[in-house]
Amino acid sequence: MEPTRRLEPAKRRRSNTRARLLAGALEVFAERGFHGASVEDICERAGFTRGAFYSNFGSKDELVLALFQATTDRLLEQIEALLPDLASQPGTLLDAVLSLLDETAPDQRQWHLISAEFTLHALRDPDAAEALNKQRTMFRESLTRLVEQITETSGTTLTVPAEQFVRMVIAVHEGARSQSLLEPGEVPAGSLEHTFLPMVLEAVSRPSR
Amino acid sequence: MEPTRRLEPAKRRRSNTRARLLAGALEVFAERGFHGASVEDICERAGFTRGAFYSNFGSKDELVLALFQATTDRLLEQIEALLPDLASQPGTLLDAVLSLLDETAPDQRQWHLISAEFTLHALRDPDAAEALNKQRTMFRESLTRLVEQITETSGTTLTVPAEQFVRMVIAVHEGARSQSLLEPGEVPAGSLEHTFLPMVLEAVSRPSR
DNA sequence: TGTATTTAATACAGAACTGTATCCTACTCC
DNA sequence: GGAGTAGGATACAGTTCTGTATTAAATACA
Repeated sequence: MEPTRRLEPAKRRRSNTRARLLAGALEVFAERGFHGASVEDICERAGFTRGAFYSNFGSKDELVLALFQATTDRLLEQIEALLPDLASQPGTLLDAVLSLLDETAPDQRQWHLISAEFTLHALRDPDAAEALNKQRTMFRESLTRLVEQITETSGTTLTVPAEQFVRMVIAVHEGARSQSLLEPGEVPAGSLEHTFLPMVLEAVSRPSR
Repeated sequence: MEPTRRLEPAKRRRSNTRARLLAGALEVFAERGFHGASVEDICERAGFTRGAFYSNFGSKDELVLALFQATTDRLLEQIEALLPDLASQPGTLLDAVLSLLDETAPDQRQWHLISAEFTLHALRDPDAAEALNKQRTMFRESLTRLVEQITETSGTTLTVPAEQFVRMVIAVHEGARSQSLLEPGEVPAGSLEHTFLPMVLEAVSRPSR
C-alpha cells in the first residue's frame, strides 16, 4: 500500500540477517568470550558464511559495538516500560529496584558473561569505557529516579544521595551474582541481596521531616 | 656446602625463566586478556622466544594453570603473614577485613583484570571453576576466622553466620572496585565500602549475651 | 680442559583466521 | 518477462599463530 511497503522485503531481509548475526554473536561471545570467538564461529551459529558477515559489518569490533548498542537500546526500552508499574504499584523500594535489575536480564548467566566481557573490554579500551559508562549512567539514573519516586510517595528520606544508594545496590547485585554463578549450591541467587540490603536501606531511611 | 648447593644454579636458571614467563604472562593477560595474548606475546614480554616457553610449559592453558597456582600460593602466604597482626592489633573489624582485601593486591587495576579474567574463564570451564572455588573458599575461610576472632575478643556476636557476612563484604568489594575502575573520578576507591559496610556491620552486631 | 647434559634459540610445517574479489541467485522495477 | 541490483556464497591470498624438530650455547662434572 504505502511506498514503504514495496521496499520492505529487501530491507527486512537485510536487517533480519543482521539480527541473526547479532544473536549468534551474543551466544558465541557468552560461550567463548570476545577474543575466543572467530568471525567464522559467529557466522556458523547464525547459519551464514562470512560473506554475509562482511556484507553487514566491517569487522568483529564493529559488530561488537553494534551488539552493545542493540543490547543497550533494548535494555533502556525495557526499563522505560517497567518503570511506571514499579514506581506506583505494590511492594517495597528494594523489591522494585531488585526486580528491575533481574527482569531486564532473562538469562542471568548469559547476561553476566556478556556483561563481564564488555566490562573487561571497557577497562582496556577508553572508547569502550566511554560507551559503557554512558549506558551504565542512564541505567543508574533510571534506578535513581525510581528510588526517589518511591521514597517520596512513601514519605521517606534517605540520609545519603539516592544515586549513592543505587550504586551500592548495583555493586552488591553484581558481586553477589558472580558468587551465585560460581557456586550455585552455596549461594542461591538473590540471597545476599535479600539478606543484607534491607539492613542498608533501614540504616539510611528517615521519615520525611 | 649442602648437596643442594651444587644443584642450585642449574635449577635456579630454569625456575628463573619460568618465573619471568609467568610474570610476563601476568602483564600481557592483564593488557590483552587471556585469549588475546599469544604465546609469542608472552615470550617477548619475558625476553625469551617460544623455545623457552615450550621447554617449560606444554601449552598456554598449562601456563594459565601454573600462573593461577602461583598467584594463589602467594596470596595465601600473604594472608597467613598478615592475619596475626590484624587479628590482635588496633582498628575495627571492618578496617581489618578491608585492609586484608586491599593489601593482598598491590596493583588494584591489574589484580582486578586478572581476577575478572580468571572468573570469566571459570564460568565457562568446570575444571577452572573448581580450582577457583577452592582458592576462594580458602581465602573466605581466612577472612571468616579473622572476623570470628575479632568479634570474640571485642565481646560482640553477629546475628548472621560470619561467613555470610564475609560473602557480603566480598561482594561489595568486588562490585565497588569494578565501578571505581570504570569511573575513577566518580567513585573513589573504597568509598562505597566505607560508606555502607559500617551500617551492615552495625545491623548484624549484638553485644555477647 | 674436555665431554655430557640441560636450556633456550632458530627453522620449519601446518592450521586457523581474516579480509577481499568474484560469482551466483533472488528480488525489484520497468 | 527481462534487465539491473543487492545479498550472500565461494574461492583465494596473506597473515598470524601454534607446536615440533633441530641447532647452538651454557653449565655440570669428571
